[in-house]
Amino acid sequence: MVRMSAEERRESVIRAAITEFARAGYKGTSTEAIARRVGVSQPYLFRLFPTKEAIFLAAAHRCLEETGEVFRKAVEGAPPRGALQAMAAAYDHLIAEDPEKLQMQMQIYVAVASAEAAGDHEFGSAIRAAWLELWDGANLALGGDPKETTGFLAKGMLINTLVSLGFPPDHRVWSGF
Amino acid sequence: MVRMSAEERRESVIRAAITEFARAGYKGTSTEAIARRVGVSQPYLFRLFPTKEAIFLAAAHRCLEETGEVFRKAVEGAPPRGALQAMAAAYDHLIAEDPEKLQMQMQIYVAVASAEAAGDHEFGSAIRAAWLELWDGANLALGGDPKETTGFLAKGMLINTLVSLGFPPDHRVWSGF
DNA sequence: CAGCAAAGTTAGTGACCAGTCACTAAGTAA
DNA sequence: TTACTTAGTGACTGGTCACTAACTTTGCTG
Repeated sequence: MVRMSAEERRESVIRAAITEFARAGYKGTSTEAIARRVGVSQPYLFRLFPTKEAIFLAAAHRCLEETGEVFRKAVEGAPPRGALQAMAAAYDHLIAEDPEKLQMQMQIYVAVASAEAAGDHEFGSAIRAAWLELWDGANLALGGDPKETTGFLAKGMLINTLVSLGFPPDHRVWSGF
Repeated sequence: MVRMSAEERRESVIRAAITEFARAGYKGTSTEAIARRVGVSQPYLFRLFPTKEAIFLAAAHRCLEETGEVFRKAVEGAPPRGALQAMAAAYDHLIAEDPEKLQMQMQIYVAVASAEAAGDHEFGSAIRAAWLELWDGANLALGGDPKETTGFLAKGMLINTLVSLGFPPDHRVWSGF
């Protein structure tokens, strides 16, 4: 048995939670499954986080944060006026390299809708704020043209959809990219 | 108590299921909730459909079918070369008029991913086939240019996302459309 | 109106699941 | 060594849920 500090454990819980929630969604993931992946007992999760929802929120926040980081890194190493291409290439890279991140995004979006429908507006607010940072980041990198930002993010969302649906890379639905 | 033919009841179950599944997703929706909305006892659902999954599949299929119908109707009443604008306007119309349909779509996409991850490939196949019909329909209406089709569907998927996230209509994330 | 099929119900079951509780073990500072 | 903190566990609980079985009601038809 490996002992870690609570902070380190929380970190591994977030990683495990992203994997599990991306696969099966909020309702479809048991805290047992997350605990098994982390390698601790299920009750111990509730020492590290107050509720299952708090685990999901932490995982969601991390996922959006890391996606923003992907864009930022891409723009950093790109020629001037090459931001669009660089970000698009970086997102494309995720399809094969980190589809988990794309599927977690989808799970976040539907989780917000469900929470909102259930009368919980706190969760939605938090996620909207995180997503807005993504939007603003992209918008800034694209010279502040909302039309371009919309077009770019739209393609990203279609990519998320096609990945979720499981269309293979050589399928004709990918031919328009 | 209103008695209906099994076929009529199945129809009302599908309508109710779309509403409930759109709100809370596959795992988050109880058959109890669907039955309550239909106005029958919960066990009776299992006379009309073999499993909960079968109800979801029927609802999903109907949702995609109806979305295709929205596009078809829009193109029908549009001037030549005006297909793109007409379909875009028709989809825009759904944001305010039938957001349920957009949210159900999102639920379908993540449900496919979950089923696939759980080893069930039948469900994914069925949905991919239905979605492909949508893609082909749009592609045909847009003159067979995959780039244009991708651009159009991409914006649709971004709309789905923004609706799920609950951004109000006057928010700047909508400014690029 | 008898009888029958189809529409519908009530009662129940086994499985699962988020969260609690009382406890043990391993470190640490004096 | 003693007093204290922190990491972690096993056993349990109240509740939910998909699905089954056995029964009742209702409209139709010869």
